[in-house]
Amino acid sequence: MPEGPSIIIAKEDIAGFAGKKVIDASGLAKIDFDRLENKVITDIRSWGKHLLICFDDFTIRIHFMLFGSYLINERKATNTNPSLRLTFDDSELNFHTSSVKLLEGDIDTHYAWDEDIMNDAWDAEKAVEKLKKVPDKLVCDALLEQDIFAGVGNIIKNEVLYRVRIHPESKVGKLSKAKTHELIEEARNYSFDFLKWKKAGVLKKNWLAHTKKICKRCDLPIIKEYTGVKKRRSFYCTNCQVLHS
DNA sequence: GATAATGTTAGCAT
DNA sequence: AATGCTAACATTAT
Repeated sequence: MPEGPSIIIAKEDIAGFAGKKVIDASGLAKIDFDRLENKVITDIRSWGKHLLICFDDFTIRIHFMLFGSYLINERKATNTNPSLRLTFDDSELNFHTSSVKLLEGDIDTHYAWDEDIMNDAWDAEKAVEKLKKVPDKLVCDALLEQDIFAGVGNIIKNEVLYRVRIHPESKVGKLSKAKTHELIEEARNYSFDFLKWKKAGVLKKNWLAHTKKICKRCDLPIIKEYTGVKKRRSFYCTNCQVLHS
């Protein structure tokens, strides 16, 4: 579930619930469920990896973490309790293994939409400026910063770095201006390929680096290593990807 | 059946 | 006080 493009799919899947009134709300999440009852959903939105169910004066923020899932008019066969269940007069929404929070007031005060890699308002220049402030940060960590690239996750990270031929342990400040722009451009571009391929059920088939053993470009082994302060899996080719240090 | 994985944060230690 | 690291959480495919 977790990366930005998957959240777009979730948003589209539940878009039809806008306008519906919550009859009952329950679940394992530690929120005030009473608050939701008899409230009408005004909008379904997203920011990065956050799925947002908006009401007049507050918003439910759902984060799927690593294992989250949602079911529409369906319940888990395992009979496990959802983090959140929203009941409507003719339908039901179940969110499992999710972090659920209520955000008070106008949702625009909580999010800068131009930080979301999937949003029409995405502002590449803003990302450039933020990267300038962290020259010593490794590229593999920078791409995962939700403050800079909201929605980018580990798969996107690996595929983007492979595509633009940058070694994950390169320092942000060592990239040329052109290379920095290329990186940012591709972060967004691949995210939309991810969306397209996930919808078509061919996401994994199109991976070039992530979980791969052999580089498709040069036939040499793909290195698997936990990199950066975030210590997330990186898959890269030392022959094709340049270390800027 | 053990292991690792698309992620984040609370809480503890320094 | 601010910063940094680890443990914790929870599910599923391999």
